[in-house]
Formats: sequence, C-alpha cells, structure tokens
Amino acid sequence: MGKKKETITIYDVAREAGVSMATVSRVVNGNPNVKPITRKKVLNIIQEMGYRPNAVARGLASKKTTTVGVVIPDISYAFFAELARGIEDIANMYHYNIILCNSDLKKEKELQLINALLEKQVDGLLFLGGEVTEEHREIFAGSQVPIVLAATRDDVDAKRPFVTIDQVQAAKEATHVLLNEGHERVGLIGGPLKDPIIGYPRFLGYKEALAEAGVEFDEDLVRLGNLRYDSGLQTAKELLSSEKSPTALFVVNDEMAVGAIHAAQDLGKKVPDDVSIIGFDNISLASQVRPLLSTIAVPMYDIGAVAMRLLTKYMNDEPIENHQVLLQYRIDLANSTKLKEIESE
Amino acid sequence: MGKKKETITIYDVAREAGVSMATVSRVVNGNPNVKPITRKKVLNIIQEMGYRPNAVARGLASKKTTTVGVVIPDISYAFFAELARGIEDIANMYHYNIILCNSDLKKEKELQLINALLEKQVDGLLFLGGEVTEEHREIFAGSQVPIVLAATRDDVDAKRPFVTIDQVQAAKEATHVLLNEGHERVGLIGGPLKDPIIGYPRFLGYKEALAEAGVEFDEDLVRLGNLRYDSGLQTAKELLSSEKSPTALFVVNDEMAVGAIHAAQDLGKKVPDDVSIIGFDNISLASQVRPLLSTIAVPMYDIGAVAMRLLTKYMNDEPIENHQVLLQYRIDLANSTKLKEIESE
DNA sequence: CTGTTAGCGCTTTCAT
DNA sequence: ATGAAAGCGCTAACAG
Repeated sequence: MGKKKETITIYDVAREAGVSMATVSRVVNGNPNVKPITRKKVLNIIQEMGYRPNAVARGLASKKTTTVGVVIPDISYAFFAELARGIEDIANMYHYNIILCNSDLKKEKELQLINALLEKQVDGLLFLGGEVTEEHREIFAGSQVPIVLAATRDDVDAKRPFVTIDQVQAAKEATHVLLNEGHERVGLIGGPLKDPIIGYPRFLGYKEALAEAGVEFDEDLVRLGNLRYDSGLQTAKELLSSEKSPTALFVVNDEMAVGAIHAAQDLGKKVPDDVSIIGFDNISLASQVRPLLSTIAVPMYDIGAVAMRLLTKYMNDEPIENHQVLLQYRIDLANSTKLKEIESE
Repeated sequence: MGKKKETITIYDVAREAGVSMATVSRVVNGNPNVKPITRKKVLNIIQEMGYRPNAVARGLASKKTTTVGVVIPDISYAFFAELARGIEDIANMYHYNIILCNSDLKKEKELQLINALLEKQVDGLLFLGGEVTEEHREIFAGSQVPIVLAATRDDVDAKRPFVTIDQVQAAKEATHVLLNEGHERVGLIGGPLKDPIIGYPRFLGYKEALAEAGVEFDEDLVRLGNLRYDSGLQTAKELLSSEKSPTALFVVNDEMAVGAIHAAQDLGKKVPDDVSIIGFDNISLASQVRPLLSTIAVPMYDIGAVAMRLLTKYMNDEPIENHQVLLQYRIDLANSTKLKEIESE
C-alpha cells in the first residue's frame, strides 16, 4: 500500500524550482504576487514531483484548518441524515470539510466530542440536538471558535446563535388541523418530555392548541414513545384499542406517525375515515406510505445549510444580520387527514 | 464568542509546573514514565490553566492525525447513513474521528475529495460506492495511507482491500425465491447498468437465476430505475399495467421495491397474491410498509464497522488475515412474497 | 524519571 | 516579485 515513500515537501519543490519556499507557498496559495513565468515553472515542478501540500503543517502555521466539527445525535436517523447533507453541501461549497460525530444525545459523549473537536482545532462547530446544559455553555464560552446550534436552541444563553423552527407553534398548528376537522378526541403520541427539542415543545404545542380550542386536556389520550416506528406502532395500538379511542392523532414525528397508520390499519380502521393522523418532520417516509402522511414539513436540509452558512460567516468575520434564525415550516396536508385546505390560526 | 484569548501551550504549563515540556507531553499522553507526584502536579496546572492540547501540532510532530477520511455517495440515502453509523462507531471506539464527504457518485468529485483528504493527512481512507477507475488507482497507489473499499470492490486491482457482500449471488437467490413460487413471468426493476456496484451485478444475478431455472430472459419484463422510491413506483406501474404483466418482481433495492408495492396496490393488485415482490438492502423502510417487504438483508452497519475495523488494523500495523471480506447476507422473507421457507440452491 | 534539543512542513512578516 | 528567517505547538530521540 505504498508505505515508506519519502514525503516530498515544499522545500524540495523550492530547491528543484530554484526558488524559495515562500514563493512556492505563494504559488500554492494563489497569491498574485508571483511573476507568471515563475508560477508556471513552480507549477510544473509541483506536477512533476507529485507534491501534495500538507494541510496539517499549514494548519499549524496559519491557525486555520478549514475543518468544522459537527456533533449530531444519530446520522442513521433520516431527519439528521438530511440535515447533515445540507451542512456538508454548504461546507463543501466554502471549501470546508466536516468531522462528523454521533452523540446519541448522551451528554457526556457530547461534551467529550466537543472537546475532541476543539483539540483538533476546527475552525467552527455545529451542535445539533440535545439539551444545552451549563457544562456545554462552559465549554462553548472557553472556546475560541464560533459555535452555532442547529435544529435546537439554548433558552438560557440568549446570545447563542441557532437555526431551527418554532417547534411549539408548529405543533400547535398540527393539532389545530385535527381540531378543525371537528374531532372530539384528539390524541397525542409524543416523545420523551425531558427532551427539550422535540418531546417537550411539541407536547406543549398540543396542549396549547387544545386550550385555544376550549377542549379539555385528557391524559388518557396521550402516549409517549421513543420517536421510532415500532414505538409509534405500539403506542397507537394501545390508544386506538382503548376505551375512549381517539378519532384523530397528532404524532410528533413521521416515523412514529407511519407506525400509527399501520397500527390503525392492523386494527381494521381506515385512515383518515376512522382516524385522522398527522405527523411531523416530513422525512421521505411520509410520502412512501399509503395513505400519504399529512405532516409538518420541516426544512431539514435548509436548517443544516443555513446553519453552516451562518457558521462560515462567523469564521470569515462577515457581517451578520440574524444570529438566530427561525426557518419557516409548512403544513403539508396529504391523505391521512380529511381537510385539504390549510387553516390559518 | 470568546475570541482573542491568548492560547495556552504546553510550554506555559511546563513553566507553571516547573517541569519540562517533555514531561507535560508525557503526562498528557499517559506515558507511564512519570513520577506520580509529578503527574499530579502537572495535571493540576493543566486543570487550573484550562490547557487544551493542540492536535494539529501533535499531528505535525507525530505524523498521526487520528482522523480518517470517508468518501460516501450520499449520506441522506438510508443505506449509506446506516453504513456511516457503523463506520463512525468503530472509529470512535478506536479513538479516530471521521471526515465525511458526499461524492454523489461523481468521479471528479470523488477524486477531488480523496486528494483533499490526503492533504489533510488522514491516517486512512474509506471509499464507498462508485466505480474504481484507473485514476482512482493512481491516487490510491501514490498515497502513503491505507485505503479500504466498503460496499464495493475493485475487480481490476486484485489486491485492494474491501468489505462487501456477493452482489451477484445475492441477486440470484432473490430471483430464485420468486422462481420457486412457480411464476412464469418474473420481472426486474433494476438500477443503471453502468453502475458496477448495484445496477450491473444485481442485474447479472437476475439473469443467471433465470438461466439456471431454464426460463428465458425477456426484455419486456425489465425496467431500469434510479434506485429512488418514485422511480420504483413509476416503473412498476408501467410494468404491471403492460400486456405481459409479471406476477413477480425482483426490485434491486428496497426504496424502489416499496414504490413497487404501492404501484401494485394503486393498480388494485394484491401483494403478494397478485404479484410477489422482493427487494434488496433491508433498510428500515422494508419493515415500515404493508405488507412487510421480503428482501435481501444486507448487513449495512456491519459492512461499515468491519471496513473501519480493517482500516484500524492497517493503521496500527496489526496482522491481517483477510484483506478482502465478503460478509454474509440473509434472505429475509416477510409478507410481500408467498413462500415462507428459505430455499437454498 | 526528567530535561534538552531538534525538527515536523508550512505561513508570514520583514527585507530587498 | 522574491527570499530569509522566525515561529506555529508538539513529539521524539537522546542524554543524564
């Protein structure tokens, strides 16, 4: 595997080309202050010798690595994979590479990963999902590099930049879609309530919508899952075969929502005739199920892209208007709900 | 965002602790040749000063970055996301970080990314998907670091390490599942035939199975898609509403296969009663559809994990038995086919 | 067990 | 337009 080949450095190129290291450096970095003929000569030697600049040495000397760290809960989860794609595309566009780390939402792992990334001298950091605790803030504060939150926010540190959507509002609107269909019993399949990013705010939106509609909150119509398909299938089965089975379900993410659709169908119920279901996220699965899932369309790719773009601005000291951005979501009514028009509040 | 803070180095720690840089370095790197009391003192100073080792400087001095490059077609594609998770988990376990790059299977982009990763002095490289061309081989050969292929292989360079499955054989077996049900017209929804990783070998497996069964290959029963759901939906609709509509379909990946299931259902056909369908990959979608999709279960996570583990062996000069590994796949018969027992050849 | 001393390969003033 | 030289922060012999 080609071991042991002596590495050829900028010094070797300089010697062969009969110029100084500085000049080779200028050529490599596209500095215009090089006579065209010199540039050509150097370029030729570089080609001949197969010289490849050492980015680590460059990083040490210039204090820039053109690498950003990305801490993400789980890349195998469709929602985050899509987000990551947005991040990487923009990073690539600005000539950055990303070091991708899965945190599984574990605080200790998050902290350890953030530290490791800072040690690697990333030029910036994107932190996704997971709660921002005091320990996070401490590390963030001690870091020299810009850090942007994506798909989450820090309610304590009011200054921390972020890119996400208004979770509570979106959840409220999703619930209203069902309430507007005239259901008496609108159930909820939620996520863990300690989860400050999904579980809690979407639960809150549900409750607020009920309150606004003057419908009493009924604990018996609520089940909490772990955001995975099986969990949606399971909890929906419970709910739909319970005594006061809801005739409409707000499920806080698509994966569980599709599970809920199948639960209903397995119980012999028609969706949306017997039970209306609305999800949240708009992952591709939402359009790969029958009936097509109505859902809150979260601009996942854009959240990643915008967050990365924001980060590049910090890294290049560009002027920034909005340090904290709430992206628009869309209510995407398909065939798992009855109403076809978007009701505004 | 905490800019401008003077960076504190190993030298500062050494001074404060009244020891040499070398000793601090030893402490930081867990070198046992340090008197416990000295270690403790240094550790305290490190803590007090909030010293964070600079991995870039370390990388330059030690010629090791504990970072590996990963070139992957598209992280937002479930198959690769799962693979990436396997890669990252093992990388993490061995204290490596991964730089993740999407290539979209574009040759030029692949080459450019590989070069960028090598410039960044990654300790190793994982290359997934995409054809390995002569230009790839040239760069690989000129590189100093180990390079392992995952989910693909190089049929020209017989020495290039890889971890994947036997695509042709698996496709053959998938087709046999359908043939064994006694169908006269077994159709194929394939991928691009120029794709040497999925499209071509799985097509080959299909043809070979027909040949073995003494069934004549009929071009009219074949459609090629782009591996995405919509494409499966579309091509299956064509095929199933054509004159000699097949009564069984081998679809070369799950996403298209689920599209095919829905196409059949949209046409009022029952799966598997009117048409049997078998997919390939076993992404989570396969178990999130009704009927549950029968498929070739590819150990995606394991391919990533094993490839990464193999790479660590190269990086640490560990002895290696198998430089090229074909992982086992499983035939996962669910409800989109009729037969419930695995037929061996 | 600890310190000294060279670099690692490149960028970056500062001269010229 | 080009060169000389001083680091960047750390590891790795080599002494002692």
